[in-house]
Amino acid sequence: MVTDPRQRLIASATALLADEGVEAVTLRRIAREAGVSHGAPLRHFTGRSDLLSAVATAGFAELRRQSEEVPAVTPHERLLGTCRSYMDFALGNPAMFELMFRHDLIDADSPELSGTNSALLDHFSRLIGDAQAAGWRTGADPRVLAASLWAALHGLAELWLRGGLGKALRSDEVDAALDVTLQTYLG
Amino acid sequence: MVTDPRQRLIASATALLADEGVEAVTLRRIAREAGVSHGAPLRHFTGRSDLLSAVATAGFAELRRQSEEVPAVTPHERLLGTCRSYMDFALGNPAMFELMFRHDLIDADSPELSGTNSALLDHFSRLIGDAQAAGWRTGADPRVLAASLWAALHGLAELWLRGGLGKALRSDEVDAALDVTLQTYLG
DNA sequence: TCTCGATGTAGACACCGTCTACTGCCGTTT
DNA sequence: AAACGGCAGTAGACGGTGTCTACATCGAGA
Repeated sequence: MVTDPRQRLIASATALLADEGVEAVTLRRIAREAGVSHGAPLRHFTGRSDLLSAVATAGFAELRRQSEEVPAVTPHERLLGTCRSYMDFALGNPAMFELMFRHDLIDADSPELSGTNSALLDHFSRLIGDAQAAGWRTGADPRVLAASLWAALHGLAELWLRGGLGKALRSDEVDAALDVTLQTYLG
Repeated sequence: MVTDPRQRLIASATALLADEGVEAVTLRRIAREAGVSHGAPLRHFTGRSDLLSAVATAGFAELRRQSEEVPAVTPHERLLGTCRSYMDFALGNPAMFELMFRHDLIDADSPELSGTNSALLDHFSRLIGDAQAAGWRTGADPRVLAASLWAALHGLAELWLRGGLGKALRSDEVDAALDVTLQTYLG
């Protein structure tokens, strides 16, 4: 049982997020869910975006964790596995994924969150650098290539989860689209 | 001078959107901007999402218009130009672009909007089909390939406009990332 | 025992979207 | 000319929201 009130509020918010989506995660709903009065959360967070930032930070940590337990032998395999794990995370935690990139809801410049996106980019850059050292796509700037590849994955997730491809493409066609993307980048 | 009240409200909303972003486009602000009472918009739209859907519809029409005036000779050139025009639109109209894919704000299933995303995908599919007929990347399902390519562009725009790459990448590195994406897909 | 900080409460305020009752006004019909 | 009906707009209310402030409680350290 969690006793730290800050942690308790984050847990309530996370549960609410997964159950009912981003819209439902209001300060007052979180408070109600946690069994406290509507003003209590402001004793522990400076505002809504501060609380949601804490939730999103946990999301980024989990994304990172999942991407690091990908089994792989070659650098190329590790890069491919990380790409797939990124999509798996997005499709498996749609509300959390949405929150993590809704900079109108979180405070992306906060000390806890300011580094996460750069860290993600750096993570991809390192994997790409390793794959390049093994002979793949040498010559390209790994940082720029990482941004391009990450964006391709991110766009597919975003377009699938949000309106974009929802009605226009069947579910298995989206899997196929991911395969095409990975094939295009990773040969 | 526009007299149709519906058109007047859409114009006010569009101006507000460009000036102050998605957050500012509330029914009451739109009404104030248009010089009417706070309840007036509901005489012409069933709700906020209905009005914003009309704004987004105009956005999709403008995106389509801009993509069609791309000068090109070969199918390959036309495809490349359309990709660049998509990014130009996103970076040139960030608030509108955001609104167009915020399905929590618009009613993506409305009669006016339900077809736009499919139409966009079809547009890309057709361009890709033409390029394939000219020998490029034959064999791949044009529909799936279109989704993959569109998503790559979309993700780059989204990641750049929203939090993602904002602090992690310089502006010219984003241009470079677009070049890498186009290079990767279009050779 | 007293004090003080951490925690929580309750009410207020200004927004928001939406609903409803009411008011003009203008063209058409009778 | 008079009556009508629908279109456009108004004004107030309701419940919801984030945030602020004044107040209460309670436990650990001086």
